Parts: sequence; C-alpha cells; structure tokens
Amino acid sequence: MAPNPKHAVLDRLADIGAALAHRARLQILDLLAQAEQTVETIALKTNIPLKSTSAHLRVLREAGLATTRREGTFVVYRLADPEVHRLISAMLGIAERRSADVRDLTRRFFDDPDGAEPVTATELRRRLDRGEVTLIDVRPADEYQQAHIAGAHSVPLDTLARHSAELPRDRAVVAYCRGATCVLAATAVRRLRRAGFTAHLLRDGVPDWNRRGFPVVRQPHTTRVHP
Amino acid sequence: MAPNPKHAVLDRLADIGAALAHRARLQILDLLAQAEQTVETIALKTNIPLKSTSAHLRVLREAGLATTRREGTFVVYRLADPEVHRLISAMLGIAERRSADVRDLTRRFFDDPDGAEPVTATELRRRLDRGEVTLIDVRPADEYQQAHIAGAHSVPLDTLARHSAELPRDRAVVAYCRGATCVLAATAVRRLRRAGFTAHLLRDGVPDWNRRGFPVVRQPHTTRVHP
DNA sequence: CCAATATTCTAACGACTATTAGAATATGTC
DNA sequence: GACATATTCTAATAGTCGTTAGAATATTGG
Repeated sequence: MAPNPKHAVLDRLADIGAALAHRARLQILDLLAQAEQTVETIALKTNIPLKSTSAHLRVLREAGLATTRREGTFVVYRLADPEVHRLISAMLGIAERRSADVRDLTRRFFDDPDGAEPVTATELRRRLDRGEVTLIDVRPADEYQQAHIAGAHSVPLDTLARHSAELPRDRAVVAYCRGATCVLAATAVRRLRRAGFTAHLLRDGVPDWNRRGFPVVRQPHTTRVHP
Repeated sequence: MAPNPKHAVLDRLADIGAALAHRARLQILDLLAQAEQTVETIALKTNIPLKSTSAHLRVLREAGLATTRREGTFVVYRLADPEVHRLISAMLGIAERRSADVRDLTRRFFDDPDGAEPVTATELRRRLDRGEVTLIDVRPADEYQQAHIAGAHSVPLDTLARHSAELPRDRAVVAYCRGATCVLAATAVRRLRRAGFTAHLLRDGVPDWNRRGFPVVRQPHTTRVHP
C-alpha cells in the first residue's frame, strides 16, 4: 500500500515471480531459451491457443523477462536476459532437491529404460573430443540452427526414422533436446534402442551446456525466422 | 487441465513462482536467508501483521522454499535450500539490468550521498586482510550471531550512536546489512559520516559474500532463538 | 490436567488472474 | 489505397489469492 522505495523494488521482483507462476509461461520461457520465436511458432510448439500465448507473452514482456523485435508482419520474441533461463533451472533444482514427487517425475522421463543413468555433460565432452560418440540434436531444425552444441548433428525427432540409417552403428549415439523439462531426447533414445543402436541421453540442453562454458555454435542474430 | 508428467513438473515450478510473487514473501525470504527466525520475529522485523506472516509462511512452506523446526512453543522457520536466496538475487539482477526504474531505486538507496560508489566485495576483502578497515554488521544481533562476515563487528543500527565512540577514527569504516534490498547499512553510513567518520557501504549481504566463497563465521544449528 | 502462549486453520470478503471472443492495429503486397 | 496477415487490445466471465477475524491446536509450566 505504501510504495516506499524498498517496496517498489520488491514489487518489481514480485512481478517477475508472478510471471513465473504459470505452467504455460515457464514452457514459453524454456522455448525462448532455445531460440527466438514468433508468437505463432510458440503457440504451435507449446499447444497453447494463439490468443492465450499472446496474453502470456505480454505478461513476460511486462515483467522484463522477454523482448520483441519485428520481422515484417511477424513479431519475434526472445529472452530479455540470458540469466532468465537460470531462474528456471534454479527453481527446478530446488524442486528436485525438496520434493520426492518432482524427482520421481523427472526420473520417470529421463532414466533409461534399462536403468542406466543419463550421460553427464563432462563425460560427454570428453567422449566427443575423442570422437567416440555421435551427438544428435533432436529439437526442431530452427532451434538447432540458432544455437547447438558444437559437434552435434540436427536430427529433429520427427525425422529420426528417416535419418537413423545414416547414423554410424559402430559407436554410441547421444541425444539431447531442450533440457531437463523436455522429453524429445528421451523418446529418441527409446526409439534408437529399439532400432538396435547404443543410445544415451544428455539431460542438459544448450543453455545449460553453454553455462558450463562448453562450446556452442551460435548463428548471428540476423536470421529471418520465416523464409 | 491434463496433468501429464511434464505439466506436473512445470506446475510445481509455477508454485515456486507464485510463492515469489508477493512483496511480503520476498521480504521474508530475504530475512530467512540471514538467519532462521520465529514467526513473531519475522512479523516484527518486516512489519507484517502476525496472521498474514503466518499465511505467507505457509505458502513458502508449501512451495518447498522454507521449512520449520519446533523450539518449545515457538516455530522456527528457515530456508529449505540455500539456493533459494540465489533466486531472489537472480531476479534482482534481471530487474536491474532491464529496468531503469529499478536501477534508479536501488541507486538512490545505495549510492553514497557524495556520489562515491559502494565498496566491492573483492576490494573490501583485500583491505580487510591488510587490516585497513573496520567492518561493521548493522543487522540485529541475532542475525549477526547466526552468520556474519569473518572479521565483522556487530553494531546493530539502533545501537550505532552508543557504540560509534568505540570505533577507531583513524581508519575507514565499512558497513553492511542484509544485501541489495536492505537499507540499514546505507543509513549507518550516512550517520557515521555526519559523525565525522570515513564510512563506506558494502552492497552485499552475508549470503552474497558466502556465495563468492569468501569467509563467513557461522554458528552451529543448536541455538536457542529465544533465551 | 489447567492455564498461558505461539501458531495455525477456517472462512469469507474483495481484489486480481486466466481465458478467449471480437474489435482494433500494424505491416507488407498488389 | 485496399486487402491480407500477424498480432494485440478490450471486455467479460470464471476462478484464484490476500487479508484478517475467530476458532482450533500444540507445547510448556504450574
């Protein structure tokens, strides 16, 4: 009620909190951490109706978590600050440490069917340097294009069946997607195993990998998002 | 609506966001990051009515951000995870980078009246090692007691007038309090200057200082909070 | 076991949020 | 300039949150 300066600052932080307080917006932020996107793409990928998507994006913009850029008739959204993704990972870390429910839920997705642990980032990096594994990025192609782990090949999940013939069978395949709340890579691993590959999962996404200081290939900002 | 496993995880994260979406709760978390506290202490220090405080604490507990411990008839709250404080600093960082308003607001509090910049943590540490400054912790005594910067003296703000006679006048005094959203230290600096001291402000609080890996003196958990 | 104290639970009000239909705006194309 | 397209704004409804009074619970000390 009394907006003293300290309260004013806290209220702005509370706005950020409020922006993080909805499933849909967290999903959108996770997407934006992968690549800048148009409203329509976001709506399609997240399965949120367009108008709701627009409304959620407005909240994110007003909280200072996202910004826009016009690209012709399209409006392209991106994270306002690279640190935003860290907020979500910090929340996930706390949730996993505190709540057995959340631990179980993420495990159910990410643990290998045969009970093997996902590959750690450090180990993957070592094996990549030695050329021991094939790393595939199973996100949609536009996300790969904007930023991917150095050395990864783009094999979007829906093209996996077609492209798996081209993958070398004499070494392990490691798949990754958007990170800890994304299930594309887990599905890919399951399918690859069924097809006879030695396949593993990397739980990290590009933003996590990048934050560890590991090499990421990034495309300069000038990209046209729609051709 | 359809609580698929991925949505279930996101909903738990959204609960954390919702818990961060209120001025009062951010204030409480900031307090808890300093020291564990009883409901009553929290209510007093934050000026939030007891019943509201209790309600907010319940939200924090249910989101997994705080936990309790009983101490006789008192219930003592503490952060459930040391990482929780990082969430708030990350939000503040984003807000300051994105919003000129927030920058101005925090500056108005923290910039020295004569326009000097606050002391940085690294510099303070160097000067402390050399014995060049007197470091005072102006938070309430119980917070100092539970954790303080190594080498700091406890001079709660309301005892400053009485104790300032004991401070050496031949070297600079540096004051700190809870961190970036706390104004005790800024007030202390202003008063010390008026009293003729060379006084500087440290913007960091104990949790920030600790996170940098700098030395903190911590009291083991067995403390009785009320004597 | 009773009283005293600290805290939480229950409930109810008003204030805010989510969703989404329909109108409005902005950009590009012909 | 008229038209098509992408997006946002306006508004209205249903649902959720904040606050706080009053009842209920838990612990300690007699």
